[in-house]
Amino acid sequence: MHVFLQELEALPPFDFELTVHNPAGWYWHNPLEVFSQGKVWTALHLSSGKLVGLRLGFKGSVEKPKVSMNVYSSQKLTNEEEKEIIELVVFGTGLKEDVSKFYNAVKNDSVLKHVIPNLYGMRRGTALNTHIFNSAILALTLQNAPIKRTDQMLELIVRNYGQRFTFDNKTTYTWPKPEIIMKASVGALTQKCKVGYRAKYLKSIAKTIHGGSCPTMRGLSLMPFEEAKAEVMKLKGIGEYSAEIILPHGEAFPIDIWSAQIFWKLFFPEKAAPHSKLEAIRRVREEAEERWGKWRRLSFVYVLCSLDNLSEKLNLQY
DNA sequence: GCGTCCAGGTCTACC
DNA sequence: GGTAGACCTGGACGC
Repeated sequence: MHVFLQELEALPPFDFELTVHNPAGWYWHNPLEVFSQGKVWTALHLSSGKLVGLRLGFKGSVEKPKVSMNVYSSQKLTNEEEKEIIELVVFGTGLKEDVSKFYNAVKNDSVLKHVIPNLYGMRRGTALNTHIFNSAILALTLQNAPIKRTDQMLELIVRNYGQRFTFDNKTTYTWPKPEIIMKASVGALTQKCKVGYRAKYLKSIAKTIHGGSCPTMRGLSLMPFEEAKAEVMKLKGIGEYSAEIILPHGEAFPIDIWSAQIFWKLFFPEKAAPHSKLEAIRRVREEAEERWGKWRRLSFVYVLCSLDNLSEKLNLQY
């Protein structure tokens, strides 16, 4: 096993554990990654197809943060592959995001002032994506399902179609490659992963991405938000909510019926929610855009990682 | 037990 | 262009 070591500096403030293992319990890169004693182990395929395992840990402090990275692979990595891994990890952990600008922009916000102190230094944390397939799988499994169902589908997809990899005495899995899902039958996906009608969307998106007709995550991140959203919504099974789950842009605000209820109570505590759930989503979207502008994705993550805290401070029932 | 309902959306047929 | 209705699955609920 070849091991490549790298130390990465982060822009302070940076809290590693909150970023890769946040209070809401969301995974960082992959639902079957391992988190233990302040370190995270996960696996992925590089754009060359090579399989690598990652172990990330933290050094220093929130104000002088450094991330230590060990990369494990059965074949020696090229300089280009090492560079790709560093870029993915820097992007996926938000090491170079200046979160102090966010804190300054929202310092007087009536909601966020209650949540930032407990999450100081947390980044959004995103999957290590070259293509958008991993995020598209997440978006599809979030649709029309309570969280337990989503967890069930995600775990079955990764366990059945991802690649198992043991390194550094830990066993984990990669996300499935698009070509693996593309070649699986609808029947097999439905039976093994219990994804129901989502199977045909998974296959369709896998085929589009494998065929190269969908922009990469980097390509999308360079587009204006609305343009990138329209591009992703061309995929079968991807509507506005799912597109905003997938996109890396700060303006994304992936609100659904459940989270709209939470944000309605935070934004309009004195007003009854409209009868129409879609109308509530529309009003919450407008309010978030006006309040938080380009910081609404980070605000969204901070709020949903603080529901217990907000419930106490704002007498929020959810 | 067993049947019914419905949920962290999206597509499609129909008007 | 607007909008019901259908769609997998499994947990919650009533009986």
